[in-house]
Amino acid sequence: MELRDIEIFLTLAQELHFSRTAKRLHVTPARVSQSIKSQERRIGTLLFDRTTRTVRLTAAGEHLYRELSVGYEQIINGIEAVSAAARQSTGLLRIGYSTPWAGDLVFQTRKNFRTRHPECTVHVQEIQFSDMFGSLRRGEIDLQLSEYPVREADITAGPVIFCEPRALLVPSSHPLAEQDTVSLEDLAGVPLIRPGAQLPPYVLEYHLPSHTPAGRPIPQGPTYTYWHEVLSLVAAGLGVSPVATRAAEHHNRPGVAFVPFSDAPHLHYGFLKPAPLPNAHALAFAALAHELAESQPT
Amino acid sequence: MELRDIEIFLTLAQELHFSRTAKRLHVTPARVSQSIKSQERRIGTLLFDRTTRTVRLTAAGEHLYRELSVGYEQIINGIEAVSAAARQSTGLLRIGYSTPWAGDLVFQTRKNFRTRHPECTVHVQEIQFSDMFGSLRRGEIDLQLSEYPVREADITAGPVIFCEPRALLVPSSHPLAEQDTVSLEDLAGVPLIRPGAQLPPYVLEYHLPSHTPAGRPIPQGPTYTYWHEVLSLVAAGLGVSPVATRAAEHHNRPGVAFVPFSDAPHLHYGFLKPAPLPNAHALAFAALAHELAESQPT
DNA sequence: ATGTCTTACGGAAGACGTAATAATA
DNA sequence: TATTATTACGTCTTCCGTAAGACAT
Repeated sequence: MELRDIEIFLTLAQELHFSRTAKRLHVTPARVSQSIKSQERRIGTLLFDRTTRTVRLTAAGEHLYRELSVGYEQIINGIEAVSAAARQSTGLLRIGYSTPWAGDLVFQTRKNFRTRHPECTVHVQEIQFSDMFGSLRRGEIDLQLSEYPVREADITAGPVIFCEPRALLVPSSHPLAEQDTVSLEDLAGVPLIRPGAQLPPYVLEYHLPSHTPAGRPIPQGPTYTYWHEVLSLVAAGLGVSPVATRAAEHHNRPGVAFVPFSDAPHLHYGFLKPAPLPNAHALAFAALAHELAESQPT
Repeated sequence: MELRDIEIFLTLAQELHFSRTAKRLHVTPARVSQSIKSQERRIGTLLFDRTTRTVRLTAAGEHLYRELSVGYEQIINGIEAVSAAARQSTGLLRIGYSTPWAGDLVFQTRKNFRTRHPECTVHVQEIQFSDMFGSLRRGEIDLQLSEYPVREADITAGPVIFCEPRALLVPSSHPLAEQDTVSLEDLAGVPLIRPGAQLPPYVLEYHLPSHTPAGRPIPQGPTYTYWHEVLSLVAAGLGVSPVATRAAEHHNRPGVAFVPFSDAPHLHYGFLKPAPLPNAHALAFAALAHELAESQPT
């Protein structure tokens, strides 16, 4: 019986419907059923009378609802209050970014932001591609400048802040390295280096498509954990990787070459926020970053 | 931030000492440190000012303590109250047993128990050796009749209720099957079939020793998930297994033989209870079982 | 030197999704 | 038959222990 189970129980007690409960909590009905069942084993009695058509609280269920709802609210609000106080009193804003060029904008924004909000400290940290949304979900940061697309139920993606043309990172010995530009169709001939970690399918398919626009399959290359490994893998001739053209300025090294795409759509970047709570400082920071990016287009 | 983390935080806030906190919660100091650190990341500020010699609550820590302690108590007590009510009102006592002969005693006790406590329903269920303490820990049963030794910090082991001599389960084609008795020393020549699941080392070493009393190593055989598989594995000649002599009455089948040990100490059985809460019905049931076992020694 | 907290790493338990099944209308 | 709840099973995350390191007295 952890807080998550209690949340599931309380939600089901309100909705009296497994599928709706699941939807509200962004999980599957199966999970709701499993959680309720284990709580019933724990308590030692049924909490809901249910058929496939009706769900009703039992007496024990009502009793438990009365016992838990207040304490649950108190804990959730308490955590939120203390987090908010930590942000207020220290005036702390925690921001993550995914790539060095996104980081540049964040740091630059921070410089301006400080003059307007001297009461607010801004913590900046890099986010690993392998755990794109983890820090945001765990509430460890308030704002994240990230590649799009992002379509997550519990995350709000703000407007596009800036765009980046794309290039292909290839071994310098590879024939493609001689060309002025490459096409998405060229990917059919070279293995793509992939992240080893689990990412949403739409993110993977966007950045590392499985097929060219013409429909030809793109081979899969070795996997990496930290982005830095991609450079080594490419230099070793084990594969290629589509990147922002700007990566050439930050990640150039012997053995690799960056060849611009002639036909790949630009990468889009924007700010992600946890869906529930709009944070005044965070909004101000995002707006300021937007202005800055507009005033100095790449 | 689940209830477990909150428990760790609240305990540390009281103890102001990582190792003592760990001891109270039956975990390692490392775990306490990890949990606190992740909560601090979540909240966005330090909760404790600490060196290796002193631990003090920060202002934010005190604030959080005030916010969480009440709600936490309320939830824990609420769950306990509803569980207790479920046991009271339905008069429910849930009892687990590990082996058929333990089950026999439990069912027999239940028959007598019913006449004295007609208000109390007794649920009986078998416990898999592969998850010896899980049901008890999760609060799914109130009492468990089990093999000893049991030395778990969060479980109370009552007095020994009955004993069982031991025998070796061997393939009927094996030379040992011809003998009248076997010795623990004979184990040096035959692989022991082992449970695949994780069990406390002292339990494993007691039931399936790695060495004979004389110090000779005992080979390891294949593993099983459900006890029933042991019979098939032995019948297939893949190994042997020490068991209670009584197993011969319950589990005999073609291809296997039970040969009594001449020198193995008897197995002991007793009742396990979750450490915190002594349950009146449970105590009465255990006492009754004890009487019954005494009155009809095996 | 010793007791205490922290970090890195690995293994096991638990959360959760997918897919197939059962049950109600 | 359509909708909903449950179960079986597999995968991935997270919990937690071990062991080694860093600090303070």
